[in-house]
Amino acid sequence: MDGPRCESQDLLAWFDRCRRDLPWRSTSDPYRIWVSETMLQQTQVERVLPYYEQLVSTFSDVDALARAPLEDVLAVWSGLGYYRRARYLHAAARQIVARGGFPRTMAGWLELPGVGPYTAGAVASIAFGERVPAIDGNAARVLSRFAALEDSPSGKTGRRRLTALAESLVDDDRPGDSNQALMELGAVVCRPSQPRCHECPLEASCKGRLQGAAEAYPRRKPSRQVIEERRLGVVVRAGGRVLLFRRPEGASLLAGLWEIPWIAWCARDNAARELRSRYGGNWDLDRSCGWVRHSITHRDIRFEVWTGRLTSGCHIAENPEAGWYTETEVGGLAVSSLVDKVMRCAAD
DNA sequence: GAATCGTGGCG
DNA sequence: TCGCCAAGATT
Repeated sequence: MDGPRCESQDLLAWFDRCRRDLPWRSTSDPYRIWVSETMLQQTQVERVLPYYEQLVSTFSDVDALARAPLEDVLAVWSGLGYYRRARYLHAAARQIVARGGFPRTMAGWLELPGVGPYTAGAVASIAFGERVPAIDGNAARVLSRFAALEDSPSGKTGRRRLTALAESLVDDDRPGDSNQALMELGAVVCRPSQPRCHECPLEASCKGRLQGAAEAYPRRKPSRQVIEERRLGVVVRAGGRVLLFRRPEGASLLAGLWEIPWIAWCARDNAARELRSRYGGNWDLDRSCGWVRHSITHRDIRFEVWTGRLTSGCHIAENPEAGWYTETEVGGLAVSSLVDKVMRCAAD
């Protein structure tokens, strides 16, 4: 006896035996499952865990989340990355409350902001038992290796073939578990590098394995070149507080988050003028503070941090986007981890 | 379809 | 150090 049904049962049996005990697996609450799936977008389980606990304990249900100010949600999200997810989560919570409850189908979930094919399929199958696939990076890798798919999962053809294969494997009685089994297998056994094929319930029929080249899948396309940017940042202290500015809500990058003042490195010779044009106020910098003190590399941004204070008579605090915070308060704000790094570094 | 959005871990 | 990657969605 062979075929998709048999493999699907092998997979489920393996999942029942080996599944990790995760907080969102011990609940049937759609709210918690939705929150976890949103946080898990492009983010590994281990990193999500503390943020998940913090969010669901701060906002115990969708009503609490919908009532909360966006700023509070961003503060909880602070450090997790992809902050757009927090905004969409918050907006979707308000839509859910407005429509009187959670959607019960994948199609319904797809109408919510921040919910794409994966998240919609995951929530619909796990929380509501709908027989739809949920294809994340793990599932895509497992299936690509299993069927030795030659098309890249990001392409149209590859996506279509993956979806067809995943649909054929969704268990009629336990759709949520069979989806999670595929993802779990990819995370724990069918890993990106050095897959543990000898522990895999699908080993015997895996085409990639039979070719002796499981790691060659999924096929991927060449990546782009990274260009490094260099910036001059300023940590301004006064009376035990540090000056931060909030980025515009419409910014494409880190929108609405707090950051230290900075300018392009090439404009450092006119630092005071550049800072004035960007943030307003008076930026006559105290000469006694010296020049560059620290250097931090973060992704493709190199930050040269200049620590100091402003001369008296500056009017920066009149800028509505400006705020003075103590070092400990910064930790509770919606800041990126870059700011976190800079503050720690500049505190030495 | 390609680029973009954060961050941390890994070999 | 560097490239890749990790439970994707949006424009």
